Order: sequence, then structure tokens, then C-alpha cells
Amino acid sequence: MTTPTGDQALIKRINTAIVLEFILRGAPLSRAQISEQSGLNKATVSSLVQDLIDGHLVEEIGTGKSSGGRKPVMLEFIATSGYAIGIDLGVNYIRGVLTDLRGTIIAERTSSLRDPEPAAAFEQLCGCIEALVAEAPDSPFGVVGIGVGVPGLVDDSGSILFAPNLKWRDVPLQRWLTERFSLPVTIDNEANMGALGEQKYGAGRTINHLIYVSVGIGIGTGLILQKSLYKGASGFSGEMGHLSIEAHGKSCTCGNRGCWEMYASEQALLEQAAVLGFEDLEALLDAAAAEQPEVLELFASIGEYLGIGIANIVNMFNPDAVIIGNRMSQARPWLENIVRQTVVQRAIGFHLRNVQLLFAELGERSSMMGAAEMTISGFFSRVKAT
Amino acid sequence: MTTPTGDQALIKRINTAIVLEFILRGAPLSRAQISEQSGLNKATVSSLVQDLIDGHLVEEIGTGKSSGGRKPVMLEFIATSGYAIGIDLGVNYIRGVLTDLRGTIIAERTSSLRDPEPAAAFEQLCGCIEALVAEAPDSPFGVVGIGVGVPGLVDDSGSILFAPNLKWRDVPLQRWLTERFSLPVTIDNEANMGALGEQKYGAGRTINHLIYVSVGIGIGTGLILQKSLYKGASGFSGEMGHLSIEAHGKSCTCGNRGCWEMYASEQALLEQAAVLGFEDLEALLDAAAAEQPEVLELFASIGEYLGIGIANIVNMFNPDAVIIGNRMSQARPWLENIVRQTVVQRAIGFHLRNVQLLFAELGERSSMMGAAEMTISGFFSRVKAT
DNA sequence: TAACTTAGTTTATTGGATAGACAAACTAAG
DNA sequence: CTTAGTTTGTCTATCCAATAAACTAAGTTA
Repeated sequence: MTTPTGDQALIKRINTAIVLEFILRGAPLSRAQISEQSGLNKATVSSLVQDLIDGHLVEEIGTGKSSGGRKPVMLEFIATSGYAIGIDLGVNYIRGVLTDLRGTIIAERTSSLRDPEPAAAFEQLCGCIEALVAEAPDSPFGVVGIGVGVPGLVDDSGSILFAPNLKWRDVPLQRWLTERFSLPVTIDNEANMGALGEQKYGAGRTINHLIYVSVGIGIGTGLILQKSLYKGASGFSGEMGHLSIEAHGKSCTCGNRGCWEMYASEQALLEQAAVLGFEDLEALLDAAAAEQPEVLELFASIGEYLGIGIANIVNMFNPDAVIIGNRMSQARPWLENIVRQTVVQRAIGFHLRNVQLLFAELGERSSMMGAAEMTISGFFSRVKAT
Repeated sequence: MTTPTGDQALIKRINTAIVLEFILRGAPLSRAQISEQSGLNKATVSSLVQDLIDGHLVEEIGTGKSSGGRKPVMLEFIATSGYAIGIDLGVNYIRGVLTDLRGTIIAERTSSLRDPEPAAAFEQLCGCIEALVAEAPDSPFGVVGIGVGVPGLVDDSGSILFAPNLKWRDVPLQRWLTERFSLPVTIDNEANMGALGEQKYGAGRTINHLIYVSVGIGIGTGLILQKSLYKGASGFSGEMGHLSIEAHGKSCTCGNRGCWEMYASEQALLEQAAVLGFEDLEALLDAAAAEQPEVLELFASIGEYLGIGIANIVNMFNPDAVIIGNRMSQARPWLENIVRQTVVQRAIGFHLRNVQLLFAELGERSSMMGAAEMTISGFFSRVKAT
């Protein structure tokens, strides 16, 4: 068979998904409410809810308030019937969470990456995952999968093609992890994961079109268009760090000139700060808090360049929001105004009308939470497919 | 009712759409072939085909070859059961086509825009449309709608918010045309229409992710992501002409600096060519054909800047193809090599692996054909909804 | 207590897809 | 020219999900 044709099973999947979606969002909800709000018949809802209860995804949590009739039986999603693992594999750290199916953090582990060699790093990663798996309580579905965000280009088979800062090339991480843990594994770029994390659990909740700009050593972006991650033809869109904003500017290792991340990343900041005797972002943040003028000027310069790139993004994508995340979001107090000014000055008026400039709410957890979210939504789509 | 729920009618719509899609693509096709290729039961196909025949969308065109059994009855889409109108409203011309439902051109009209004032231009536009309507043969569905591509920002209600080169602001063209003709009307940006035209009838057939770069007086882009037009949150994405490629370059009327279209558009070309005594693109093309060195150099400079912007596009969107269209595509012989070189030099290697650089096949007709296509697909989605 | 409300289930019906039987129309071999 | 085998397309009985409407359950209000 070549095409996914429509039959009764498809209808049932669609309607089951609708019912589950209502319960996921609407928290305690009765069958009658679902019927009314969804437009599905009461009998249909009853039947589908029964299936979900049998499938350990939903439970009855007692009766609700009556307004002059029989009390409703309230339904709730069983968030603890399965657990997800989300990992943020950084250039010099490994961060991991165990969450329930609603994304609530059950356990968290952070360690610094001891040896960036692929094999050694993989072993350390496995240790982290094993420790998290061990913390998962008994549940009907157990651990439903593993998601990993990595600082590099990932193809659609989950291989890391190139991770410059880790110096990795062609590391088939998804295959390795699948073989080791026999669980569904999703690998994606750190910025894509961060975008997902912020959209689901952070500053971008309820926003349909958002661009997440991950400003760390380099700059990466995650594009969420019509509510879902856009990955391009081969799976690696969003390399906006290598958007040239100075056609004849500084040469970049990527072969291009004037790449955005050469002017607006942590790396760019640190290079300029070295002259002033600063060695890391933390020191600069302290100095900025102490209102040291040269440092404030430095942040202003970075902020202006950030704004230049973001104005480009706004013009091109016409998003609802741009979220600045990753390490540089810590400098929000010294960046926000200048970024906002630059964007307002440079972006097209019509595009500015409805766009919001936000900073990541999850901070360092964006990417890790996005990885967990990807695992959870993968689980749901598998559940819905049956 | 808030959510589109699944019921039997939905199944039928889905399956009818599948059957119709097969007939549209597969040209002469029998019921048995459709059943086999689609996975739908023979009886189901028979029933749906009968509905399509009753609905004047499909007809039997005789028997096909037998391979040792009963001869199949071949089916064909009735392209002439309805007609669509596609208009390209330019800065100084109005171009229109009447096509059948397969996009075959039945009639075509071009005139130069006499008066760019909205009211006068609207009257001239109506004249063009009336003439095309008059050319439509009798058919079950008649003229199924009107599509118009315009050089400006269009909101989701079909109002032209701003068309700088026409000096239009807040012109509710869709409302005007709907009131006048009582037909479904679609208005969109000229670049979006061009992208659609090239994807359906031109260089981009069968390509899922493509970016159409319309290089005329300014530069606009149409984004086709996962086979369909991406329009952003408010309906106006793709203003890549105002992508800043020189952060501190020339000031643009849009408020930004160093906008791409200040270096790579027809306008940019003509400004530089004025010094050499050229007044329009046609004269420059002649001079280039005569291998006049200063002109060749001029095109090389434009080509390099085009390449710089396209490299940015490739890095950001990771598309399958970039198509250069509109007036500047005529300069292909003098642009193609330098554009290609620049892109190869500046875009990230991984993104280059599968990307094609193409020129519009429909030439000046891209936008107009896209407008017709949008009308046709609107008609189909209305048919499928019943 | 009676009258009314609301929640959720049961029952009969509807409509679309399907498998399998079947008739029609053909090819090819003897 | 017959006969066997093949392919097409239709017909029929059945299945299944959604639905309306009737019904049961369990409350509130006057």
C-alpha cells in the first residue's frame, strides 16, 4: 500500500487524539464537558474514554461540583504511567532529566564532560542515562524513550554529521543508544530542542510561530512554524549563526564571511573581553552588575548585533515571537533594551506589529526539556497510531 | 463546535481526494489500477469514481489495453469542466490568463498599466478580468475564481497593506473584486504566487522545499516548505529583500541598512548602469550579449550579491532548491556562474549537498500562473469539502 | 415530596469501507 | 471454434465507528 487511506480506524485515532488532547490541556474534565467542547457525541466520548482508561492513560479522580444535577466524574491524565529522559549534551557538560509524561521533572543530573572523545563521551552519557532510568518509578509504560540535544548538525537518521566545538564527525549516536538501551531514541540539534522546550514549557507556550535563538559559543536557531519544528529538506535548517550580516566582514571557519555569530555570540563577546582581562561570561556578568562602563559598552555592542540578526529573522519569517536562549540569555538586563531598539529600528513596521521579543524562561534547561518533550510526543504519536 | 472531529464523511472526503489525486497525476488510469496503487478496495474505488463522474470531475474515455482479460475502462480528469483566472498585477503592467483546471492556458492578455491610482487600476483590472471571463467556454462549473499577485504586502483578508512601487496603502482588493464578480478571490504577494507557479508548472515540479527568489525592481521571496506555501504568523513572511547583508551598509527606505535588494535587484543594477548611460534592463541585456566588458562586470557584481543572499537562504532553510525568477532571470547567462560560485563558496557544505540552483521556467508568467494555481487548488478544496 | 437538571450508558440506526462472490469481457492455447 | 484462464468492475452481506434518542443514575431546588 502506498497511500494512507481513510477508514474507520483512522476516525477512531483522530477522535481518540482529540479526547486525549482535551484531557491533557483541560486538567480535571468530565465526559460531558469533553463532549460539549469537542462536538463529539456523549456516547462516543464515553467509549473513547473507556479505551484510554483501559490503556492506562487516563483515570477517574472522583466527582466534581454539580450545578443542579448528577455530579460529573472528573477525568485526569495519568502523567506517571510513563517516564521520559531528556539529555542536553553540551560542549563541556552533560545535563539530563527524568520527567513524567506531563514534563514534570522527577530527577535531574548534571556533570561536566570529562573527555570529549566520542567513545568516552558516549560511555559517560550512558552512565547518566542509566542513573536516570534507575530513578524511574514502576509504571505501566516504564521509560518511553530518550531524547538528546547536541551542539552540531544532525541528519534524519540521528547521526551527528559535524559538531565543531566537540570536534565530532559522523557519530551515529542514535544507533549507539538504541542498541544499548533498546528504547526509542531521538537526536536533534541543541537549538531545535531548545525551541521545543521553550514552546512547550517555557516562554513560548501557546505561540504558533516562534524562532528560538540559542546564543552560546556560537548561534543556532530552532524554527517552530505552525506549531511544529521545521527541519528543512535534509533535517538541518536553522543554521542562522552562519547568516552573513556583513557581506565582506570577518572570515568564518564555515567558509562564509561576516557570519552573525562572529559578532553576536558568547565567543565574540569573550574575544573582545579578553583585551579587558576577562576570561569567561560569568566574570563579565559580575562586572556588568557592578556597572563597569567598558563591559556595559561591550554588551551594548553584542546587543546591537543580536538585534540586527533578529530584525532579519523578523523580516523573513514574520513570527509571533523571537526567544533568546542559552547562555547569553543571562545577560538579559544589559541586552534587552538595545536588542529591542535595534529590532524596532530595523525591522519592517508591519512585521513588528504583533511580534514579541522574549527571553528563555527555562534558562539552561531549555534544550534538555525539549529533548524530553520530543520523547513524550513521540510516545503519544505511537500510542495514537494503535 | 470547536474542533474538526472525525466521522464517516471525513473518511469519504479523504478517500475521494486520494482517488482524484491519482486521476490528476496518473492521467489515463483504470479503476483497477487506482485500487491497486492506492490500497483502497475495488468496490470503494468504483463507488467514489461514480461520485466524481456524477460531479463532472472525471469521465470515462474508452477502453485500454488488455493483458489477457477484460479491457479496463480508462478514466480521465475533465480539465475543461471549469476555468480559473490568474492575474499578475505589476508596477506598470497587468497580465492575465484564463486556464482550465489543469492549468493549461486558454487565453492570455497583457496590457500596460495606464494609471497606477488604485481606483483607476482597479477598473482596468476589472476590464481585463471581464475579457477573460468572456473567453471561458461553457462548462459545468464555469469560472471557479480569480487569483491576483501584487507587488506588495498582503494581509490574510486580502487587503494590500503597502505596495511601495505602486504607492498603494490599505487597498481592500479582495473585497472589491468579490463584490464586483461574486467569485472566490485570492490575493497574494507576487513572490508567493511566483513560487507556487514554478512549483506547480515550472522548474520546481516535484520539489518539496523550495525558495523562489523574485528579483525585479526589488527582491521578494516565496517560501514553499513541505510542499505548501509558508506565510508566517500574519501572512507576510518572505520579505527577504530587506534582509540586511551589510549591517552598516546603505540606508534603505524600510528603515534598515544594507538590505539585500539594495545590492542585488534590478533597481541596484540600473543605478550603477546609469553612470554608463543605460536606462533599462533590456538595453543592458543587449550590451551583455555584445560582451561589453563594463556591463559584464556589472552583472558579475549583481551576481555575487545575489549569491551572498542565496547562501544565507540555503544556510537558514536547507531547501531542496532555490529558484531565481522575475525579470532578472533573463540575465541568467551572465549571472548563473557567479551566483553558483558564490553560493558554493559561502554556504555550509552539508547544506549544499542536495540543493539545486534553478532559474524560473515560466519567465514572466510565474506569478500569473501561480495565481491561477491558487484559484484551482481553492476550487479543489471546496469540492473535497462536500 | 415532587419537579427539574445534569451525567453518563444503552440501543437502534446510519453510512462508509471491505472481503468475497460474481458476471462480463477479454486472451490464448489446443 | 471451443475451452481454460485472466482481468475488470459490480453486487451483496458484513463490520465498525459515530450518532440520536431513550433511558438510568444521581443529584438540586422549591
